Amino acid sequence: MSETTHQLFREQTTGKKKRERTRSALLDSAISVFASKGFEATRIIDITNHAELANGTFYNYYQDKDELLRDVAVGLAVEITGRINAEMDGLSHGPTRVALATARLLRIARHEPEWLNVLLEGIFIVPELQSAIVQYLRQDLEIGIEQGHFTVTVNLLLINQILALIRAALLLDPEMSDATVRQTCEGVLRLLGTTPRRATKLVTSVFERHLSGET
Amino acid sequence: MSETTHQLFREQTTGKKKRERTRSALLDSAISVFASKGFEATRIIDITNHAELANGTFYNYYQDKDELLRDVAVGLAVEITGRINAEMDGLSHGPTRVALATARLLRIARHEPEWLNVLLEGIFIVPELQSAIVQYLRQDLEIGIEQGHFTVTVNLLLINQILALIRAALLLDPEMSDATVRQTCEGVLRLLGTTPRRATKLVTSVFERHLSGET
DNA sequence: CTCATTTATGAGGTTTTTCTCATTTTCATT
DNA sequence: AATGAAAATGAGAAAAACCTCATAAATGAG
Repeated sequence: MSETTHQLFREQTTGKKKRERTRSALLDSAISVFASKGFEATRIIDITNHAELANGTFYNYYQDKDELLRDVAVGLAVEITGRINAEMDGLSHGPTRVALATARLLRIARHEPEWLNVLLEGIFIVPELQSAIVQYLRQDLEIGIEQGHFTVTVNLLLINQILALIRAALLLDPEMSDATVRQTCEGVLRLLGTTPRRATKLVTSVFERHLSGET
Repeated sequence: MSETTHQLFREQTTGKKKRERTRSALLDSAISVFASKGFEATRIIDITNHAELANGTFYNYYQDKDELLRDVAVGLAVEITGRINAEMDGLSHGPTRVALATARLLRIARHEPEWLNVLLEGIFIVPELQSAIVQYLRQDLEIGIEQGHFTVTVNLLLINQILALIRAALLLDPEMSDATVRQTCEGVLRLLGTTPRRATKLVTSVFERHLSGET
């Protein structure tokens, strides 16, 4: 095993039966390896090595890489949307919700650089995940539209454009500097029809009110 | 070989020596196969089969897939930028240039769905190509900024955001309907700081003036 | 048309990755 | 501690992909 980061799944299963603990080890290792080599280039043995298991052990749990990716991506989606939701409680202003959700997502990527990477790969390979994310995003967009703040019709292309901006940020600056986070949030708002001036103001206020006490 | 589309490289080498013709066959086949299976998943034999050549023939021309991708992507970049440039002659209004270039690019993708796909994969694997595209885009952005039409600072993230919107369009609607092209052009302009209203007007006028007589 | 040169071929050797399963080890219950 | 069940192991068979090279075919200059 190399340097240990997250342990997302391990944490959820300490104390549980061995079967669950080993499965978690595979899931956590898969995140690391998928993120560093990419899903396609990953070999089963890369994952089992990372988890300090024999290659044969993999087949006690999954048929193939795809099955594992599904589990990983769904787990990440649950964790990440859970965290973001927790922060958005009570916010009713559409644009603020969108800006905050975007910023929070990217901030999570700063601390757990591997997660977003793998989640985004998963979105395009695991169909069920795609539709879950779409629904999730759509909600906040509708709120902003009802309030007259967004000039846009919600369709699949729009959702993908937003995801594409997030992906671009991750690709170009995996460290996820504040500058990158801000530019991405503003980009998303602009795409939705917010004027540049308002977008800048909004993002600044979101940073001050909701994201000041963080690394 | 499956159904024949483009023949971009073949066309450029009919009459030339056999070596060039075979190389072109490999390049054209590579486009088809890369586009349909993705670069990573493509096997050498997929390409030689498509070109109706023996697998050994590949190694008379290239060391590996990467070398082939470089040739393919550079060739596509030359062809595509050449076509777009030809249409932009004399246009001095920055936003119009950006909108037209975007629309033209996507229209090319409509007729040759494989090209943009492979070009975009190439951009992230062939470094020389990346910098070429960046320079190319940067020019038009600077024009628009000097004219006071864009509210934006040109950096690498911005360039990648624009590319990301184009990729999103290709991913979601490879047929590249007019609706998709328009929404993408408007998205790019919004990202650059054009107001939604102006973006819509601009794109409409570009469609009328420059893109009316096409399929 | 001839023939030296260039190019194409594909069988098979090599390497890489997958996947199985008989055996060993660990677990957790009594 | 004993014991049966559950899990892990890793050697090696099987499959997939790569790449070489001796031979065959095609080319095109004269």
